[in-house]
Amino acid sequence: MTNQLDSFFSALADPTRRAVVEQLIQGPAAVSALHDGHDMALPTFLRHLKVLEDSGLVTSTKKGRVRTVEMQPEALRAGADWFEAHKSMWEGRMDRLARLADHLERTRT
Amino acid sequence: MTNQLDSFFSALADPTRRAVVEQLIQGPAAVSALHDGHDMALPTFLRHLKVLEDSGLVTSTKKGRVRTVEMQPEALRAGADWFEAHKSMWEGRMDRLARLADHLERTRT
DNA sequence: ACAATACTTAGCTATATGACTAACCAACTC
DNA sequence: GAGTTGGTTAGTCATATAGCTAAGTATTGT
Repeated sequence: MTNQLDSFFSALADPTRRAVVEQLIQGPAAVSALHDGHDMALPTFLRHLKVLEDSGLVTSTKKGRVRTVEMQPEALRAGADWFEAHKSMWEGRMDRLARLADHLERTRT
Repeated sequence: MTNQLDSFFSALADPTRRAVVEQLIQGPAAVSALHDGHDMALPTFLRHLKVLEDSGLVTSTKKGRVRTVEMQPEALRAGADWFEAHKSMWEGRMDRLARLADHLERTRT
């Protein structure tokens, strides 16, 4: 029952982590580059990165002493798909209601 | 900085709450009807509903002793929009990279 | 009026989350 | 090889979250 969507949504439920995702859309970046501009201690920031990585939204590799973090765009797709699925369910229902209203209107005599 | 998206995403970061959203897409329902099939104490379940309501995803009204809960579809839209915005940023970047690659290819002589 | 129904409130517990400091290791740079 | 840079580990703390039981309130049904 506990879906992978859990970790996905909770990864995005934090402004710092959403900001990181937005930065990474511009392209991969080193940990310290990502950290710049976020007013928090590095270890704290690193835990945010770990949450993102555990959720599958990003991956990272270390070369020398520099760790580079990269977006995993397919992961974003998974979330977008969830919304699409539910939005369309909703819209389907709206259509049915509209048809019903229309029917009632026409048979109102 | 702390966006309304925080409460929105964290509301969806729980399987029970996503299930409730999915049920509610079929139409409004009473608290006890929603509770059926969720193996947890009612007070616990009520707190999930409160989280959903605080996030703006659902609204509820009480008539007599029955509280009826209803989806707020515009809220789902807000989330879908976030994904769309970021997906398209990503795709924009891919396009630019593709054009760059193309350019490099053509000027390779 | 009494009982049953449909929540609601209060209070507890355990675990998770987000923040910090301090100390550490590994790899460049001079 | 000594210092600096880039990241990591360990440990603490405060608050939030998700669950429970027990008891309460307010309608509705008989």
